[in-house]
Amino acid sequence: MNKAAPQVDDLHKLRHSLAHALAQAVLKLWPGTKITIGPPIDYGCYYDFLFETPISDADFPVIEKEMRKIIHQGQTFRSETLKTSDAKKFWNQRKQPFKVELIEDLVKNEGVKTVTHYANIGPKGEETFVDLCRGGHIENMKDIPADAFKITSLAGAYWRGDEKREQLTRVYVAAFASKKELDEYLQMMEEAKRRDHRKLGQELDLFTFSELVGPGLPLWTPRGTLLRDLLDGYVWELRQARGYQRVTIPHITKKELYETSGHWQKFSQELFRITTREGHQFCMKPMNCPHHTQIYVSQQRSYRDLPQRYAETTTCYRDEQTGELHGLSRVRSFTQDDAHVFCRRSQAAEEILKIWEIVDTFYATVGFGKLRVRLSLHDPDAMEKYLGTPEMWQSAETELRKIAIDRQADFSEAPGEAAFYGPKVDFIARDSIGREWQVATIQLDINMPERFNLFCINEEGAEERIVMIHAAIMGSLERFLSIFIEHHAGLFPLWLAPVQVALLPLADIHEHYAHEVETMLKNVGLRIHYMDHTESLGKRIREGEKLRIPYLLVMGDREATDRSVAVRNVQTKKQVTVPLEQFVERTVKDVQERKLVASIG
RNA sequence: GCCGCCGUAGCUCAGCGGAAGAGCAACGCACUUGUAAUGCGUGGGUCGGGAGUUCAAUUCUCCCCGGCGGCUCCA
Repeated sequence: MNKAAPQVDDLHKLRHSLAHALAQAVLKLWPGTKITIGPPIDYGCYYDFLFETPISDADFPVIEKEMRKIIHQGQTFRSETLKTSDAKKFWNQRKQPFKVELIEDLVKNEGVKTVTHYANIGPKGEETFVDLCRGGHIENMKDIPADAFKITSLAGAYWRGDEKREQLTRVYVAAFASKKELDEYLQMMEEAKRRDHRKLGQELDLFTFSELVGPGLPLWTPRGTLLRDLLDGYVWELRQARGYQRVTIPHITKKELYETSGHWQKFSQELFRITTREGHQFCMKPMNCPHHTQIYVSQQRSYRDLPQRYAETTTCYRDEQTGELHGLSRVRSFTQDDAHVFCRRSQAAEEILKIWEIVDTFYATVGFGKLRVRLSLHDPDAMEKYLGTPEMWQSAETELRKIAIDRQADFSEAPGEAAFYGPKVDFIARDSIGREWQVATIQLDINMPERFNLFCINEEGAEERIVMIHAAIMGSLERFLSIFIEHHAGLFPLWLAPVQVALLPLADIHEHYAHEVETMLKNVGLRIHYMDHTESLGKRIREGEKLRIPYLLVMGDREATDRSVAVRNVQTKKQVTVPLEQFVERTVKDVQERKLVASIG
């Protein structure tokens, strides 16, 4: 008698119900625990507790066992509506202050008179657990597949997300409609772990961290730097074709620059400060736009000189809290492929479209599918977070929306996601295991030009206020590379691979031919790793695979005789023997054309 | 920054009050190899740093540094 698997919309109910089971189990095991809230999430649910004494991973099996008991008992839900005063009394008696606070807030913010509670009913009709809850449960705990959930982790979480309030312990549970889906999810997590850029960065010798240098300060090895330079070179190629010019700025500035821009007031916490020996306040640059404005204002600009398009790949520094740091995704020194276009308002749309083109071309070439587009707008209810007037925002946002519509982009709008100086077009990439990452951004800035008094002299000889467009293609190279490394699991497209071809002569009598091949490949600009014959072929193949070298060329008697190479393609795992000339020709072509997959084998 | 966990050889990890270990890597020797680990040998560690408890600390306690999972934050 197969029970029908829960429907997709039921999954939410299932997870929510499971959170009740979790809380009930925890209270049974540790009766003094204070309970708070437990919502469903993308892959399961969590519940936040304040424990009397800390629990650990070792307690997971005990809790899970208790939860299964609740499921097997087939506990049901019964709702009760209580007057808020009675509800408060109830929770006060049970010494559950967080619940009391939740009710008080409901009264204050929503003016409710009554609140709904759900009780779990055990096999003998007894109440096993009561929670303040809006509802949305399954009928019977039995409907939860007892083998399709797993407590995955513990984490700290602030009560109501407020860092000044109590720190609670969050228990995460992965939960699905079937064991198969749970297993798939756990497998996906394993896969994410396998391709973790921090692990691959070390294995592929791309970057490192040093305790002496400090947290969040990545050091790039020769191979990693090569990868960065190749990607950045490509972005520059796309920009150069569209009239950009490179500029260079110092990495520190007087604080007055950021007082003018507004960054000092808004982000002073995150600035690395420097006091000169004469007592002047400087800081490391956390972004580049204010510096670039000073290049613009260094001359009086005629409308004929516009747009001025400045590009610079340069490192910025932000004093992030240590707990926020994560591999390359969140660092204290990061390199932006930054660009600022200074143009007339009437030129903005065309410039934005050109950048959009660069973004599309770049991401398609480096192996991402179509990007999702998000219009990040201001939050009209929180104007204090932004510079400028509501009218300025309205007009800039209307402009961006029009561009997106004209371009027939499939976009969504996100109020409250704007930068403090203007709305943005954000691009979101989906990686090969389904995760989404915000990558490129185009921002229409109507505020910095006001603050820095940026203008051009127009046809009438009058000063005309200009606008500024901020654009980053990779954004932060560090963050981009973390996504890129994980997306490709270290198997980079041939043109980006730090080492493109490994040479494996079978025995010493093949060295002569192998060196000849080496010289030939080097002469056409390919990056080579020579693996001499002293190790076994099997071992060298293994090494080459681990380093994700796209082509492994084996050369023995057969190849030396007919001047060919035995090619092992690391992406496809296939082997073919091709004439040397043909290998060189096709490989050079693949690199020039920035092919995603090496075409031989 | 906060909560929880962790830090032992270049890497992955065992040991956890009583003379620091394994596998891989490195180095040496032999092997001359046909598509993911040839064999033998050698070197390598103030057990993250400091203080305390103890006859004795890699092991227990505290402080600091660093990492991991979250929270908060993210121009």
